[in-house]
Amino acid sequence: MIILFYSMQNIFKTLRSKSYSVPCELCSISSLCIPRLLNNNLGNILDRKMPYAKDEILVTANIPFTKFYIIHSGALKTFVTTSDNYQQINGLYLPGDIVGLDSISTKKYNNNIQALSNTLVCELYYDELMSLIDTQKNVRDMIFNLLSSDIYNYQKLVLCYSQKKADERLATFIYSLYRRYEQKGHSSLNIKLMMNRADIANYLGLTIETVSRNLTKLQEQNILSAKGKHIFIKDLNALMNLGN
Amino acid sequence: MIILFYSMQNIFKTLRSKSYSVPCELCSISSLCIPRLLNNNLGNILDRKMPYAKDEILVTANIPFTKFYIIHSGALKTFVTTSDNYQQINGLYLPGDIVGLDSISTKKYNNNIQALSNTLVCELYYDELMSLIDTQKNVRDMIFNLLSSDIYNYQKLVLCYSQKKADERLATFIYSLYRRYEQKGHSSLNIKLMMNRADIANYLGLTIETVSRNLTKLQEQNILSAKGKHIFIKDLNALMNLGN
DNA sequence: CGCCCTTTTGACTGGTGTCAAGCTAAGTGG
DNA sequence: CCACTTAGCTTGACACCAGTCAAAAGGGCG
Repeated sequence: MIILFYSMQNIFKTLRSKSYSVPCELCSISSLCIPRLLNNNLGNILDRKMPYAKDEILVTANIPFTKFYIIHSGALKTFVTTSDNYQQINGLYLPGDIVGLDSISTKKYNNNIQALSNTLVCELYYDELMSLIDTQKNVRDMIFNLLSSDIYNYQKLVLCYSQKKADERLATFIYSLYRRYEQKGHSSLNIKLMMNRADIANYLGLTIETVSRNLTKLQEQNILSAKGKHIFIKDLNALMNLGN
Repeated sequence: MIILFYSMQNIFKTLRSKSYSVPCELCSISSLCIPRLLNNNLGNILDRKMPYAKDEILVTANIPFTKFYIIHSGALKTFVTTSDNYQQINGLYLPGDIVGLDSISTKKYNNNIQALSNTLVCELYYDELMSLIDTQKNVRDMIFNLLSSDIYNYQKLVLCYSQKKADERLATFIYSLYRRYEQKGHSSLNIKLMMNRADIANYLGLTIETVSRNLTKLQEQNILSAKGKHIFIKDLNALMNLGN
């Protein structure tokens, strides 16, 4: 609790200096923002733009499921912890993404949710959202699409893992980041990684060393250049083809 | 389980030669059957129990999405084909399972769907199901649960792939088959694999040889015995622990 | 019984993990 | 402003697991 309080203070301080009260009209995810799509219908359903500090835990696994988290800015990761206290990441989320869809069936959070950086999230209560579905057909369709496309994305992720080698996984990962930013209207060959090498390696089922070695390899092949968390894609086609 | 399967095969044989009118009361998946749950509401929405022969293609990828496939008996696999004509399986489905949830968002079938054995499926049209959702709250909740649990299952599959070694993947796979049959009311340590080694290997991201070697290894460890497509689990706890 | 397809087993190679050391960059305190 | 500290990242040497190629064994079906 003390720790939580401390980090809350931190984020308020950080955000204040950068004036965090961004109006939704200026929100980076603009037309893709689920809260905005719901805006006309929701009233008090949505607690908008809750701030979380880097590394802050939003949710610990197995607590009762009450609401989704929709990222306004920053990034989240979801992970499970195995019996031997090993942490396994199974999801990385960017602005515009919704977290918690898997919890509808289990009625509890299946994963821990943690902030990768200082992050603003909109919190959307499940029960109240459901009550909207009966009256608003567009809301219903939107939720179905979100669920279905999540399944589709996981199918693609499974393919990535089950067959691809380390360099192909890394290429797939970086290209998918590019595409996700592009879909949100940020089409740039410069990509800022929100997570460190350890998180990337963990997510891709590799080791830190292998990620590092293959990043070097991609640079030698003139496909991209990497400086810390900054990636510049030099050859988008080559990157795409490598990832298949 | 073997006995049950045998009788199912027998029934199927007789049905193929004569008619397919198996009463739902004899259906193996009984209370978990989605069509039955919808029975009171659906009328002509459901084409019940369409027969498909082993290896028959139900759906080729990219055709427009119209309906879900719910397995009555037998088994299906879904797969994509890469540019170099390589076939990658991304789903294996058993009686009671529903196939096609990922297509809601894309409005087309993302995968090919093929019968692993002679299979009876109930076909459920999406559009007409949707019209039920507005009036039937239990139907709505059921579909949400199906979608959500599919996401949850894929999350677990991703974990399996991203970190586990060959023997652990195989253990996870066999244990998950056991659990899936158990959830459908067939709690038996005897498991009949519907697919060949090549399909298992493909699905697990391994080679046939590695699957075979590790099956031998599991037998040497007295965890199970395997004869062709018949698996007998000798030590369920050991199997579960190995898969984590 | 014999053919063919599937599965198993063996020998070898290569990619990735492991362990260890060195490097870089950012933050801290003097 | 600079030396120090520390965490994160990179590079190297080696071992091991899984892929590849090859051959033998098993199983189903005419």
